Amino acid sequence: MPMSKLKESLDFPRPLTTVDGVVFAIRDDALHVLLVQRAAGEGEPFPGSWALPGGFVDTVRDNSLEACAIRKLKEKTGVVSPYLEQLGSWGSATRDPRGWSATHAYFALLPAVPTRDQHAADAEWFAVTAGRVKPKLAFDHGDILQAAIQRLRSKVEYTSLPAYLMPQEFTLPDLQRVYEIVLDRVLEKSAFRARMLAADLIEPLARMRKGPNRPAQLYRLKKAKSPVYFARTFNPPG
Amino acid sequence: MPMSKLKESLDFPRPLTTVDGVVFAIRDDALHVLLVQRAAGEGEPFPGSWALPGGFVDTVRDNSLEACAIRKLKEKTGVVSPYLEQLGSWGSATRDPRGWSATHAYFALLPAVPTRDQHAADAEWFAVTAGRVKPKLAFDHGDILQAAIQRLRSKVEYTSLPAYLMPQEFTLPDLQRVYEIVLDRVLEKSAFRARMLAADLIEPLARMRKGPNRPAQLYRLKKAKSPVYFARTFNPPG
DNA sequence: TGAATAGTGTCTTTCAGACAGTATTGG
DNA sequence: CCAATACTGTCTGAAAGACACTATTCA
Repeated sequence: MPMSKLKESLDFPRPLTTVDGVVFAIRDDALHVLLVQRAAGEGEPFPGSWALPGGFVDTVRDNSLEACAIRKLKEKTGVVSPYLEQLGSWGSATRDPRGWSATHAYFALLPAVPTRDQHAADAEWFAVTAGRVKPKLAFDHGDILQAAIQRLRSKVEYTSLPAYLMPQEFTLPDLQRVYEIVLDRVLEKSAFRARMLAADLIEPLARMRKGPNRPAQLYRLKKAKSPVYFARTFNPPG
Repeated sequence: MPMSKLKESLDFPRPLTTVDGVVFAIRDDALHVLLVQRAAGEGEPFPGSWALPGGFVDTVRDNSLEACAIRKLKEKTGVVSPYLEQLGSWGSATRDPRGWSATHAYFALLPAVPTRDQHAADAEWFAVTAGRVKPKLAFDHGDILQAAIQRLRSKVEYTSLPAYLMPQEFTLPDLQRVYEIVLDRVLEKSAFRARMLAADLIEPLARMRKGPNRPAQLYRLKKAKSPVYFARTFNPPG
């Protein structure tokens, strides 16, 4: 058997390659993340544990990592085009009992959905409280979720990312509430409004949201807006 | 042959798994990146092209992706513990002619080194001018380099990352110069100094840097400092 | 003394924080 | 009218920009 340098490289045992998604949405006034329960089949790692939705890259069906992430998301949630961003990759000899494995983690934001669910039967939304989720997750998915929450929090300080968590029509108090939910602290109303309106991110609709009190202006996202970066963070608590 | 769900998953054809590094340093008053020239062996993709240093994950020697990145860096540059951060991953069916491949890209900052080189013979420093490097790179390494430059620029706006590009001892004008090189625009001296001194990032030494004019205070990084995040960016040019 | 670079001070601008005050609905 | 929430205005403070000014060296 010839051992050219090339042959050697390609003969390396190859790590398992997977993609996982951290899908966030606001439900019932709290940040939630979508998890799936692992099958209990023979030889399955972490049977019955909750895990991030994901799976093996399929070199036939998936043309790229992102395509794979989109496919997995669609299979698990039925959602087509949410905000999707790469979070990072986690790879080691020990993270999967089946062998050396590397996962590519993506991070998705879904608009708030009405209480009727649109996710698959084996998937469930879990509230993120105090930066954690109740069940212990399979693999190193707890670490990945931690990183995703941190990234979300950090970006919310200085970007318009929460806009992707909003339904099509929303009011400025709604949007502020979502910022506050993610950051877990209250923000100043007037500064918040000034920043959002200056960002050229949203546009008012002709209609108002009626309620038991003064109606609020409805807005929607401007078309095809990628996230806006602000020059300052909201003043951190310290 | 039994085809349990598990068996099916593990029987997926596995993508090639590699790690690549984007190594930055300041040399001759300009941002440089370290590239290696690809071998010209038979069947080698992109023979003779310049590429980012990297290679296949070795499931025996490498316990994790980061360990692999550190090993590759050491092999190519001889450097042990620079600033290392994951940049992202790139994977697709077409990026490597040898098959479906995914690379995990890391991003490293080296302190400015004296002109005598410490890199391997087949590696060379290339100046980054106008956000580009002269040679056309192998694979999608041009894209990866672009992303790395963008990440570096973006972070330099609001973090103390350039501190990792400095030699052990440096003056505030030196540090400002490095910020200016990376951002490719001049900064205000007094605002820059105020920000850096307020960041509790550096400490003065007893000595001064002598020159043909007024001596400058020498500083060094405080011990074990992870990067500092500022609450504002430097005011962007627009 | 003058050139050159290091470093400080001062005024202005910008924008967030605080918070009071006004507006508009339903009951 | 009152409660409740939407929205605006005004003052203050922190930090950056602009830029002039002083400080310290060598030639």
